[in-house]
Amino acid sequence: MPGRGIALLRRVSVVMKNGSKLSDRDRILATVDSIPKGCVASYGQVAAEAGLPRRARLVGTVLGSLTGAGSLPWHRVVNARGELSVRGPARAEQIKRLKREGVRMNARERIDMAEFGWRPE
DNA sequence: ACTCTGACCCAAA
DNA sequence: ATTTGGGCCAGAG
Repeated sequence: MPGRGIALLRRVSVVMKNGSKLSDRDRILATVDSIPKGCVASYGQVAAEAGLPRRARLVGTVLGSLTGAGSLPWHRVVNARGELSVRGPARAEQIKRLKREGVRMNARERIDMAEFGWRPE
């Protein structure tokens, strides 16, 4: 989990106090944690930013296995076409959170990536 | 060890 | 707009 002694850093190799590398999972969580409010990023983009190109599926696997959800902004991750991949009750929660922070969606619950897509420095 | 299933993605057709 | 095929691969059974 990001936020317990590990300074967040994207792209390059992040390291822990002990010297061991951060797990792929933690790099993904740290990256999701860095998506700004009001923006959304695709699974593939998160993977790439975490230094794991072509591993979009892993991002889905990791987010899908989240339990408590904590303070992680998981709702800011959508598919590359701007659609919500989350099914079930969590979907409504995602929509609520996105609306609350100003991310608008069309009638088909689709987000304009050109407008709300995260563009990291 | 092996098969199946995904909160995925992209280029082609 | 949809479909197809390939890439990717951690979990669950």
